[in-house]
Amino acid sequence: MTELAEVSCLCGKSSSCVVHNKAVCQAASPEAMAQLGRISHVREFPWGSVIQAQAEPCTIVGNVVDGVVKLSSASINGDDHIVGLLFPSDFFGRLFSDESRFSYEAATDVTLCTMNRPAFERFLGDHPAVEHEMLKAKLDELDAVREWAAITNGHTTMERIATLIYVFAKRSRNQHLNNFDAVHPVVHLPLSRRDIADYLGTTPETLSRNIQTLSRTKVIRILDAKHFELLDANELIRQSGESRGDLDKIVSS
Amino acid sequence: MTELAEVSCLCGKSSSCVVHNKAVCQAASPEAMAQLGRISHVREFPWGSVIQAQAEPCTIVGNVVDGVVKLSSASINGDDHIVGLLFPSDFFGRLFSDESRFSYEAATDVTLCTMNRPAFERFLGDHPAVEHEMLKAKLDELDAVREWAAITNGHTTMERIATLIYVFAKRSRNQHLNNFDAVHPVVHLPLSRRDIADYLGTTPETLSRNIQTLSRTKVIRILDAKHFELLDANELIRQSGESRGDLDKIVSS
DNA sequence: CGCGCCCTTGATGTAGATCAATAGAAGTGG
DNA sequence: CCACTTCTATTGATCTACATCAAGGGCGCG
Repeated sequence: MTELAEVSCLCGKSSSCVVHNKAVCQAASPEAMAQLGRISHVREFPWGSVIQAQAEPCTIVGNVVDGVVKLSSASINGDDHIVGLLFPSDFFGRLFSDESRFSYEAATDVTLCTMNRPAFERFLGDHPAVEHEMLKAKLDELDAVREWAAITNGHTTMERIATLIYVFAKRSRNQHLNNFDAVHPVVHLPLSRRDIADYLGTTPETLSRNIQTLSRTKVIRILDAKHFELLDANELIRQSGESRGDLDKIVSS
Repeated sequence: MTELAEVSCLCGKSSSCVVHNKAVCQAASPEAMAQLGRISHVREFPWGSVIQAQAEPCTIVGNVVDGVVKLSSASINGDDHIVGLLFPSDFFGRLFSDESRFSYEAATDVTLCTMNRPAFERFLGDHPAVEHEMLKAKLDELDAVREWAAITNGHTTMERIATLIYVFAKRSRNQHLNNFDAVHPVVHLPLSRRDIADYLGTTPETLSRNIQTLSRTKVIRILDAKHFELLDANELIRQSGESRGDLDKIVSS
């Protein structure tokens, strides 16, 4: 499943720490990292498994090492919607709350670095500098979520799809699976059409039609359902209805 | 403009502190409150004025004392969308960032308790307990924003409108303008139709039609464009497509 | 080989946007 | 205080993007 030779986590367990938790690693001293090492465990979750159910007591937090975790909310009438996607290096779990308002599910096979929530909360209490970084990370996340909300609200389906493909393209680059700046970078969509459609507030059918349109207009070339070659990045950006700068802000959530 | 005899703010300037900032007041010691008092100022902003422009250096933070502040994002093609509303006791401003990704505008005449951002950041650095409360508040806010995103995404316009009216009804109660539990509480919508429509991702026309439908079906009675009598709260909740519990979570953002 | 699961493509229906007009409300100046 | 402009809210008529319903088609897996 994983393209990484070694998994790693915010605890610094792996000597070649490919995945850092941005929030935590910046501020943690060597001793602090060692302490984290003692309370954290790397765990694998197969596709579709529930990491944390909605409205259940939440006991674990941590960060994504590999794969994609979807954050979703089920309303009373049964229809649930994806409200967020977590990629490697993203923090997951709900700190300082006994129950999670959302469910965390493995959208692909995932590798997580998990920690006992109360233990990590105690750790934060002992290390205000780390808690400070956590606050900054959450403020950035808040901006990114609002930015995304603005996109899903006011834009057409095509604009949303173009935006998401751009985000995936950049994410792929971050994971060094290919070079975004290459002539024709390959974009990998790790999720099912249903999940993507759900995240975008549309249907698999409309999503499919729009992807085919992008293919017909030579913006992308479809390799298979989950891999596209990005032929015309500028046109993709134009289709998204956002400036490149704004798009990049969403990625660096 | 204000129904409150005395304005007050997180600094505790007013002896009868009606409005507290939930995040800050909980954890601040008396000395800390005094220190806040020294760096904060109550300021009034007329309707429509820009408190903090998008992409401008952000210098002030604080909390809303009276009125409603809208948080909006303008995209490249000119259409801007409201991504959040701030009510009395809500914190505004972007901490730990030199520029704001959103603009803060007075949606009504507003009274704010403002502070110099760097000064408040220094204050937080000196008082980890307060910063801890700020983190918890932001985590709650993150959940609320995601919850709202799920609503605007997957639900019909009527469901969104019913949800928002419910939120305003509860907010009104919080401000003691009326009693939500009264037989027929009066709901006050302080915003223009355009702003509400924008926040809900719809148009003033459809908003108006749906409000008239709610009136025809005796869920509300329209007093004037900005004041409704809530005749059937249960039906309103049913129309929202959410459980009452979920709705209440949105309000206590 | 055949069953089941996604993805795609087609045909049809509809919620809500858009266009257009009117009616109030609120402010402005004489 | 009354014309006059201006802005917002409502109502009506039409149009369209997208959901929904309904088949196929490709691919993996037992």
